Amino acid sequence: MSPSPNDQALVAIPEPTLKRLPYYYKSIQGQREAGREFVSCTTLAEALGLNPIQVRKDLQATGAVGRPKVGYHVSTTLDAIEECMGYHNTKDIFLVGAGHLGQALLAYPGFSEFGFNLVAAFDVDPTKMETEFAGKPILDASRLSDLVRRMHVQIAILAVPATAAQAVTDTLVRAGIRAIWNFTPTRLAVPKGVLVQDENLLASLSVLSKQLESSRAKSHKESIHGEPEEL
Amino acid sequence: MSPSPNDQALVAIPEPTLKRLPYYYKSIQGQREAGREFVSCTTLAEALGLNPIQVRKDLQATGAVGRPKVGYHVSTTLDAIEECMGYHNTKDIFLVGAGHLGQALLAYPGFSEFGFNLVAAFDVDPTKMETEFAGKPILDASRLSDLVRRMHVQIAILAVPATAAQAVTDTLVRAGIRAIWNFTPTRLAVPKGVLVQDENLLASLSVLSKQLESSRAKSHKESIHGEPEEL
DNA sequence: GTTGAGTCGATAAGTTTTTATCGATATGGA
DNA sequence: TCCATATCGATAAAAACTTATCGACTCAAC
Repeated sequence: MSPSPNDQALVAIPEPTLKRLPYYYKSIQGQREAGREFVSCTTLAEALGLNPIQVRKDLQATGAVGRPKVGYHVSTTLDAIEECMGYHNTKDIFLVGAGHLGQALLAYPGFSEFGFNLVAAFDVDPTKMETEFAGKPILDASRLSDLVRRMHVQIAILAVPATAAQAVTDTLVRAGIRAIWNFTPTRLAVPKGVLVQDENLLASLSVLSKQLESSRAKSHKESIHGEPEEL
Repeated sequence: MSPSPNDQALVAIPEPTLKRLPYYYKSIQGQREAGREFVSCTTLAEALGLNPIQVRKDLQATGAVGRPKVGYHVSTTLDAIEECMGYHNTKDIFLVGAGHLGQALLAYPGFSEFGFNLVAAFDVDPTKMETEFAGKPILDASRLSDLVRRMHVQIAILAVPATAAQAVTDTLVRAGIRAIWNFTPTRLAVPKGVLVQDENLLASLSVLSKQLESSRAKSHKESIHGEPEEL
């Protein structure tokens, strides 16, 4: 099949790039507020501690175009990122599990900036039900399925105990959810077509700690062998 | 430099592998509790929705050895992962920023399982200072630097507002911190030798939402062009 | 003008990570 | 005992991602 001209949006952007785009967005916003009209890869890379070439490739993926010797037009590029990431069209989200983590997410003010609307939370705890937190209603989990269906909510945040993770997932999937942001340490089984983004906090911390250990061992070894550390 | 025989621990394990190890650990633990003595890559992969070959490679990286036709010995393999990830030796951690997210982390009970000890939190809010949350003390942020130094704490969790992120980081670095688990949407500038693990929640959510959009566009296109979806 | 330096865009090389292939080994049943 | 099968380990191929190279373009200074 030969790709048609407007296939750009369908050419999948690499996930590492997608993860960096919000950083570019924020940084360029800062430049705009500072009154700058253009920004170069070099500048961006410097500010974010990244490789300039990588920045250029990432921006290319959004469709943004730059001018030699000048850089990227701030507003145009912001638009390109917004368009690419879909910050414009609002997406409703349900939160399942209103424990400590869930409440932290409920209180988080930044969702709207990226086009998200955290509509409501669901929990099985009777003392929490039909209350509000940070202006968002906490509803009875038994209503979850029905409301997902009726409101056509596509994205859910899973912040329940690990033991309930798969069961809740099954409910969500049956109700027609399309994407799950998974804060439990469980790997969820979902049918093809349902997306899962894992946010395993303990795993991340473990990685950090392991890398710390390795770097220590390495520098120790280097000092023994008399090899200088890189600059 | 020719690698010496016991360099295995120094051969860096790929980060993607490190991120998967906690899942293997948890899954194998489950197998142990179910009374099984051996577990195969195939089984593990099935349970976690991964590629069996990948599982085998990952386990190899930990030093675990399996037996053909039998699989990996559950207890031995768990030990290998524990040893590899350093779950045994306890690591003290400071939390900086006791807002909603910080409190959620304070209340999180799972740290100790992986060898972490969240010692204390720090905040600038006078109403929070010298109080406790989930049994952990919340201290005056002005004492942070001194305590990092005196207690030789190497890992810090950064859960402060974005505006304060770099300043707090600088303080931590000067006090001798070695690794930062960064929950702010800021990319931190740190000197070489200091590790940063970014946990940009909005970025993750954005990625999920973008992928959702793409997959929708793709399946729509497929249906137009009459191409069958894969099974 | 002309020159020089900074930057983009495209292509290519390099690295890392994932997936595949294949022989070797252990188990259980004929 | 011998064979079929499941699984490991090692090596190789493929894919994804990052980094490098180079020509072209634009602005600014001379």
